[in-house]
Amino acid sequence: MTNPSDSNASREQFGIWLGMLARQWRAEVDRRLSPFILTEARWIILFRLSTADHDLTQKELARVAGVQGPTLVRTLDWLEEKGLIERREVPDDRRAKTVHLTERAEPALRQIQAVIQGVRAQIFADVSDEELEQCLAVFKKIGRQFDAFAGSAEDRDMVIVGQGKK
Amino acid sequence: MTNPSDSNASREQFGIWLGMLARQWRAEVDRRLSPFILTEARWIILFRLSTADHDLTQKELARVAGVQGPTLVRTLDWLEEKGLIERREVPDDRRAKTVHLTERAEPALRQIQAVIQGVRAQIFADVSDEELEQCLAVFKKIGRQFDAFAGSAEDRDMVIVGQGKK
DNA sequence: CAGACTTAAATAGATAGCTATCTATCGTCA
DNA sequence: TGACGATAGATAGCTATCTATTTAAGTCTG
Repeated sequence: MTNPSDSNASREQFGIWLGMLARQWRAEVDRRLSPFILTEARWIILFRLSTADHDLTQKELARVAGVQGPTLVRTLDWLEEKGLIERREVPDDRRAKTVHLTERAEPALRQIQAVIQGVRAQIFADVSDEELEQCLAVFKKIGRQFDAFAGSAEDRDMVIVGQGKK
Repeated sequence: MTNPSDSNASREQFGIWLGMLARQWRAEVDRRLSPFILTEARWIILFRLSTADHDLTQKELARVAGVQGPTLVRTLDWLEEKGLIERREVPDDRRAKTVHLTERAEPALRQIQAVIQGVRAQIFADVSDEELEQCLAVFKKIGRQFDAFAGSAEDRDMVIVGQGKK
């Protein structure tokens, strides 16, 4: 009931809200994309490709899309099968492949943009630009902390390995 | 480059950020919970049970946890198998079951609270209480919109069914 | 009160994410 | 230059989620 306990409540709820909203968001987008055979996960990849300022390797694409390599591989397999993207070998490095939108993907992307726009219009109905900016600023701060974890995770592992080794 | 386009960019990014953060959050919690065999999804159920003000049926629990029925069923199956919860039949309605924490669950819950607290402390390091409150306020506005969707989805279906029917 | 909706939980099958591991290639340095 | 560690992508298998459907029980109505 006191103020400090309220702020604790906010902290307690935050992660749970994050998960709930993300799931509801995905569900709504998926529902509206269903006529296009696409899902949110697949659309995000196309979107990232369409807004990239240079050819992306799978590794780079995974990073900007915020997923792990194996997750991307499966999504790309599907998109490639449907003829929406293609993988090209990189001459300098035969391990790597760059990913490219096909011509077929372009019109689909435009249609889909409009659908997603529709979701956003309804979802953000009560939210001002300013509130959204503030929220996004918090997201970015939190994102940086997670990145810091990722960076230090290796160190932590090393320590454990160091201790564990005979 | 102009301000309006910046705000569009915020709107474009929001959903993607939401998904990324939710996944990173879950991954970090799961990593720290791994010594306890629990995962975030399972912990959330225990947490909701521990903070409920009355006995919850599966349907009610699914609602407050923000997941669909079938998702909850599988989580409950696991938790029940591990002896952390039990399902009890409701005398008045033989279709329904209420869900209860067992004694075994209580100490585990306390330990886990501390772990989750640790995640929060690091993740929110750069975020003030006020920022967090604002963010949560936006979450709730957005959540209401999704609820409105869910409510109107039935109507929408009815309309479609109505049109489709001979 | 009998049949027709409705509702609670369970089941089936799909998608998307993860970690761990494998294979092929690249780079480095003894 | 040849062996070893690092890197890019692919594969396998697990968890969590969803929608659609099934089963059983409750409710309503002619």
